[in-house]
Amino acid sequence: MNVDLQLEPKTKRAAGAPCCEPVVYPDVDREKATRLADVAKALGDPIRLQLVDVLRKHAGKVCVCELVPLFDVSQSTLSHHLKKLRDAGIVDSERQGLWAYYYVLPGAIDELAGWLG
Amino acid sequence: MNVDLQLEPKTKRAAGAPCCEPVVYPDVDREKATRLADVAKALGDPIRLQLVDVLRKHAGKVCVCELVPLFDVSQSTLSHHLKKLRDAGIVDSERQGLWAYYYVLPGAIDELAGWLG
DNA sequence: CGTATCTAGTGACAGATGTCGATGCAATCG
DNA sequence: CGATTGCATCGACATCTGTCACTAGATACG
Repeated sequence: MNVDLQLEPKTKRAAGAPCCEPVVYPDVDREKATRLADVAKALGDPIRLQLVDVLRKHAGKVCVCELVPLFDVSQSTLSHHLKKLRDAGIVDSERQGLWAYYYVLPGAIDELAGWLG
Repeated sequence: MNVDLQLEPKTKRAAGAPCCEPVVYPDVDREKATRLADVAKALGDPIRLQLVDVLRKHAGKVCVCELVPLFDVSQSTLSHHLKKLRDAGIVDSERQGLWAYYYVLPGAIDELAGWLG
């Protein structure tokens, strides 16, 4: 999708004034950008964002059976959202008998928070 | 897509152990979640995330003609990404003659950073 | 005035996403 | 064992998204 950023002097330019000083340097490379964007994308849905909010505020492990009634979507849809969050490394789950408990893995969120900071 | 969260006691439960303490309270309502998710979604693409990174680090207004050569996508694609960022309230632009200069509006990002904080 | 340049917008298209109902599967209960 | 419960997965479907080539507008140059 993309490459590492590098500054390349423009060749075409109107004869008159220069458009701007050509000093634009990035310091987030493609890999880090992809990682951060994946986390941001996972948070880019109101339901998933509220899920993470609930899990963070609870500061423990929350049963899926507690989460489902909080949202106006089907159980399968919620499970799909939880899987997205798992795939992004934002949460993880643990089964205990018949129930599944979800909790936040702070690492992924912290990196994004650090960049936004 | 969603509603305000409210705790609703579950009715079905296996006869045995309760699944968990029914105290899950959210404190991000639907509106705020939607707002935060929109910003996160806008950052959920590596190119857009790097664009914001460059604009933030530059701490000024950057010409589009400087941004285009930094990425391996066509000019129209980059313009599309910039529009997404504008629509999300993350950046704004200003024309000066033939050129367009983009800059970051810190508000939207700050709210997300605050929530992640 | 005619031409070149920069940026935004359009249309098209393949692939991803959010949603649901139905199904599968493991574990628990009776 | 058979029935039930909680969660994940599957298939389907409409919508959204990222990308490109092309075009349109505006501005500057000669």
